[in-house]
Amino acid sequence: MARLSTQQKLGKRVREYRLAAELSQEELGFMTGLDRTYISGIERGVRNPSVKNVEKIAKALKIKMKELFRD
Amino acid sequence: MARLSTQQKLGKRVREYRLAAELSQEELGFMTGLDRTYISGIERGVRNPSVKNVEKIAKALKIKMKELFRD
DNA sequence: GCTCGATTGTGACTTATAGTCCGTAGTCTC
DNA sequence: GAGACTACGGACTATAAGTCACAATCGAGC
Repeated sequence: MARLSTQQKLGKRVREYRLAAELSQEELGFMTGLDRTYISGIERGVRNPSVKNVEKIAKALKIKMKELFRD
Repeated sequence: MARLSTQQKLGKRVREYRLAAELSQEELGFMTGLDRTYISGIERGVRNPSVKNVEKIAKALKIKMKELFRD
């Protein structure tokens, strides 16, 4: 299958860390101040979030930004 | 002085790598398809770029995304 | 000192898209 | 079949993307 885009890889990472933290999309949405459907879009790789919003997610998941961008 | 924001740290990293590659903002702008003044805004930390645009910059600078987000 | 060329900073602005808010439908598990 | 969760769509608002004109800065050379 085709190589994953950066957005798709980011989405996978977010989902991995969110599930590891045992959070629902709605809970993560509440913690970050972002909409639940938006979190869903990021995880599916169809959204192109800004750095600030990626940062909010990283903070909520208690990880560093770079963790969300590793290969 | 106050702690740097994530945007400001990102800007510093971009500038560091750009200068290391001996590129002007205009040259980097051309390579990424982004406007010179937009690159300037990112480096100064006043822009909040999307993941896609950060990716363009990383590619032009021949580095990984996570390099731009390390501490 | 001054000029010039190259580079970068900055405010203002329009257009594109990020992000929200409402809903419906589908998949689980109990 | 009720409850929790998620995918997805449409319509709307907030903000990033992208461009421009001009000011400012910095060296090199005169």
